[in-house]
Amino acid sequence: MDAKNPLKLEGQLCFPLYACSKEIIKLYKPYLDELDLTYTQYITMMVMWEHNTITAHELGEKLYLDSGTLTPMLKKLEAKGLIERARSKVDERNLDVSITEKGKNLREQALTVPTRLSKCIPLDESKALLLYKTLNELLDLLKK
Amino acid sequence: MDAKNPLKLEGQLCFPLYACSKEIIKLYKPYLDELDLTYTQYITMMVMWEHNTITAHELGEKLYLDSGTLTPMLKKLEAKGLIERARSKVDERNLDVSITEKGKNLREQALTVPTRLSKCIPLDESKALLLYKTLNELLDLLKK
DNA sequence: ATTTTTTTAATTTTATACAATTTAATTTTA
DNA sequence: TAAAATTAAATTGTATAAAATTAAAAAAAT
Repeated sequence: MDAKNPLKLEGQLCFPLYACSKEIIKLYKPYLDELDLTYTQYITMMVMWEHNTITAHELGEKLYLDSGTLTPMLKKLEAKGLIERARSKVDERNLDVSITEKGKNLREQALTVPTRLSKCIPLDESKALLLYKTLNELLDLLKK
Repeated sequence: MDAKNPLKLEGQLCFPLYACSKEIIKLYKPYLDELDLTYTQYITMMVMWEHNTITAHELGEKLYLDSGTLTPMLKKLEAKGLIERARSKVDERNLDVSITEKGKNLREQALTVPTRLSKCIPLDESKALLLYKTLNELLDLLKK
């Protein structure tokens, strides 16, 4: 990307990706503090609000996380009473993760987060949409 | 961004950003293993190759990292003999970080990393460039 | 049917990250 | 100048992350 100095920090795609990701996650903090959720717990709950029950394996595929991260984090969400963990009756290797009533109720409070957060991101609609599309495309291609 | 379900995982900008960042950092692993560097150590060395000497504070600003992350990581780079840490003579609150000869020599080996990595990113040149520009712009705006 | 292979969650180890606090040095202010 | 405020690195505590290993269950192969 930069012929003169290939090792320039700003010249590589990954660094702004890495830094933007971290900075935006920081922007979530005040809103997620209201819900007593970390960012990782929040994206997990987003999946739970959509699916109600899902295996830990499928959750990991959706969130791009493995059991080393998921196991302790799911235990924390269970300790808060937002989800329940139980071995699958069908296949005991699998862990079924289910949302509780308390977890479902939290969704109401979370509904305002995306809009409030998007107001903190200083990009006009068209650029944000293009960025969003390109990143999802890249993510899809990386999956293969 | 998604009027019907604002809490859909794929509907928020931050998630693909977060996931892409992690997945691309994973792609670096085999190349950085050759250098015995983690990704965080690699981006730190990129700054050192450009500056030779810099304060920990300035390093933190460039890398978007604070002392809680930098202090232990810089000690590891020092233990590998790639950098040296010393209190600034001018202002003893500051920590001067300097690259060693061994650190400078590592640059030769690192030179091939960016090209090899970019071949692992399945995006055509124009899209990658646009993505890169938008992210740097966003990062700049977030700084304020 | 038994052995082998595969799959999955959990565990272990190492390395980030960040918020909050502490400590020391410097600067500003009264 | 002496006290107060600011700055910077280090420390502490909590929470990811990922690689490698382990253990149990299920599927595949012979």
